[in-house]
This record gives sequence, C-alpha cells and structure tokens, in this order.
Amino acid sequence: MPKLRNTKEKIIEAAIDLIAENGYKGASVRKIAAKVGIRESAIYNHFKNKEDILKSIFSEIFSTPFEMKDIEEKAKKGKSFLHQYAVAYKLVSFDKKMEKLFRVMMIELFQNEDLRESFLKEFHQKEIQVLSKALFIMMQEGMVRSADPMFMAQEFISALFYIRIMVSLLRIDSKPTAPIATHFEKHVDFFWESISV
Amino acid sequence: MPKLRNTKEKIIEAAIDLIAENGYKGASVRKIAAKVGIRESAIYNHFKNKEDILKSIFSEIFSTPFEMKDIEEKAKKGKSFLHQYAVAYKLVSFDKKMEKLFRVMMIELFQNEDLRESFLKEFHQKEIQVLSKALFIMMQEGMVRSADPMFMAQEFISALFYIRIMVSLLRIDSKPTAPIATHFEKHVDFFWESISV
DNA sequence: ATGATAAATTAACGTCTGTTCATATACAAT
DNA sequence: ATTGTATATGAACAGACGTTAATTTATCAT
Repeated sequence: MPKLRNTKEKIIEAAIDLIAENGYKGASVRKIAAKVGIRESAIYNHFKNKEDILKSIFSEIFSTPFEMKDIEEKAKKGKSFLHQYAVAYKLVSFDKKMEKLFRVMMIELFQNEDLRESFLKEFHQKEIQVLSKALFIMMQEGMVRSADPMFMAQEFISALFYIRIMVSLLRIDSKPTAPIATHFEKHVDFFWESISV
Repeated sequence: MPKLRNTKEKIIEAAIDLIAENGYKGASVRKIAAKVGIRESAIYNHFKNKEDILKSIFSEIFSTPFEMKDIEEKAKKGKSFLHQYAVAYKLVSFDKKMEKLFRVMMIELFQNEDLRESFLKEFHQKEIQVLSKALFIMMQEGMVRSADPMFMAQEFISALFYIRIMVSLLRIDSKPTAPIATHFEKHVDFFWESISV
C-alpha cells in the first residue's frame, strides 16, 4: 500500500516535532508512528532502527549550510554585508522548521558525540570562515580596524547565536519576542560602530 | 542505618553526573541508585519522586548567583571591572561541578518550562542588571561611549556565554580548550576597545 | 538495654520501551 | 489478470521504567 511516497518524510517530520519537545529519548517509536498515523512496526520499513531516524534529522540540520556567494564582492560593501548576514540569520531563527531543528540541535548537542563533531567541524567552522574572510577583506579595504579576523568573526556571530537561543526559548512558551527580535539589527549597528575606522 | 548523613547529596551528585551525560530521561532511578551504591527503592526515602531530584538540581544551578558587591565602586575602574567579570565567568566555565550543572541546564532548558522561567527571570536577568548597572556608571564617568546599557550588557555577555558553550562541548570529548580559553580575556580587550571613548 | 526513628533491602506491580516476526494489503509492471 | 514488491498490520518478546509495599537493619536518644 504505497499510497504516499512521502511516509518517510512524514516520519522525520513527526520525529522532529517530538524530539524538539521532549528530546530523543522522549520521542518513542510508538509516539512517532501515532503522529504519522501508522503502527510502530511500519516505521521499520523506512528506517532500520530509531537511531537511523535521528541520523536523518542530523543530516537535515546541516543540509542548509550558511553559504554565501560572491563574498569578495559583497564584503567590500562593509556594514551592509554584516546587515545582510544578520538578517539572514534572523530569518532562519524565526522559520518554523529551522526553529525546531535548532531546538533538536541544542538538546542533543550535549548528548551526542557525532552531532558535536558535525556541528564544530562542518557547520560552525564554515560560518566562521565565511565571516572572517569578509572581515579580512574589509580590513584590507581599510574599512575595519585591524585585528584577527577569525576572532572578530566569533565576536560577531556569538551575539547572533545568543539572540537565537533567547528567541527560541521565548517562543517555546509563546512569549513575545518583539523586544529581542530587533537585537539582530541593533547588533550590526553596535558592532559596526565598534570595528569601523 | 543512617551511617552517612550525606546520602541525599550523593544522590544529587550521581543524578547530576548522569543527567549531564544522558539527559533527565536517560538518567533512570536505578542507574542513579547504582551509582550511589544503594537500591532504587532507597532513593524514595530522600526524594518523593524522580522529578523531585531534578528540582533539587535546578535550585542548585541557580543557588550561586553571579552577584557582585560594591558595583558602583568597582565599575569606576572601567576595563578592569569587565576583566574581573570575565575571569570569574571563565573560572566558573572550567569548574568541574559548575560545568556539569551547565550541561544539565543546556539540555533541560529546551525541555522544561520551569527551568526556562528560572533561567530567564532569576538568573539571566540578574546578570544583565549587574552588568548594565556597571556600564551605566562607566558612561556617566565618561569612560564608555553612550548607548543603551542593557543592550551593551547583552553584547558583552553573549560572547562569554558563547565561549562557555564551546568550552563545554570541547571538554565533553576531552578535546583541547587552550585556543578558545584565551578568548575570555581577548573578548574583554576587544570589547573595551569597542566601547571606550 | 530499650524503644523510636531513619534508612536500607527484597519483591513486585503495571506500563512503556525498541525491535522482530508472520501475515495481510495495496500498488506497479507484466 | 497475475505476479512481484513495497508497505502496512497485529501480536509478541525481553528488558527497562517509576513507584509502592512489607520488612529488615542500623543509628540515636533515653
């Protein structure tokens, strides 16, 4: 009865929902199956075991890397590059699907070694590299004060990461995020005033 | 057989260890009891149920608030105040016990509403207030450029928080933290150069 | 020494867990 | 129409879960 070819995707989606709320151990195979509308044994037609579902979710987390094209060109615009970066970051922070994946990541990051590996090496490192590359160019152009670009990139991104965590925490309980939502742009202003010469 | 009056504390300690590694749901009453060296039923002589243990751990997390005395006086020293704050933050980040509690917090923050409440209202808010108070004084003294002290405090603390997370992630897998450990102090230098007039 | 109390044990309960198996059903290709 | 394949079902498993009860053991105060 392969009526729906997307049963596998529905399983992943249901698992993301449940893990984002109760963690990996709180998302039982039966609960996932119930959410999809099938019995638990049917899950094993699509995944060899429960951990296999988690692996799929992990790869989905890192499937949308924070890539940017024409960095050299955009970096020369200085502040507007940082603004563009922060706004993209903000959009991701408020995207429903990405928000859930972020929660899954934050919960499992401290419990799963494979996820930590991927996060530190693939994901985080790349974000820093893109940013430091841009900052290096800005320094060469004389727009930004001279410093270690890698360190400066971390200084810039740490605030974004922090705001994203706060937004995530507030939205779980449906609390207003209006005050902190503006911080993404305010951070760019503050940071640019800090580094521009 | 009340040989050891600190059985209750041993239970909490064992629970912290296990939750820091596998989360609340991954720390079963049996595993906690085994780690203490007693049977699972003995746990219930000290705690009414499993959640009661978690509550105790939560209150321990927030029992060491980031308080500071004589803020007015210390704030007038400008950079050295921020340095002092960052070093204290660094010490806490590398303290074995505090490190475990931090992991417990990060894991459960996204799964437990009560913890979120305490974190946002009691803990985090107070940290920001202390810092913004000091920054406000620095502004009055003409040491720091004029801006919203609350926002500036968040800008300062976000980097510390971020470094602490990275340190925590690295240390779980016994990876070297030497490179990032210096960031605490480097952040103070960078930040002071950003805000001092 | 004795009794009260605190803290441990053993055993059991009902429920949930991940996973497997044999079987039934639906669809695609012939 | 028939066959093959993919996907679903229902039943069952062994083990782990949180919790309770009855009982035994140890310590403290008298």
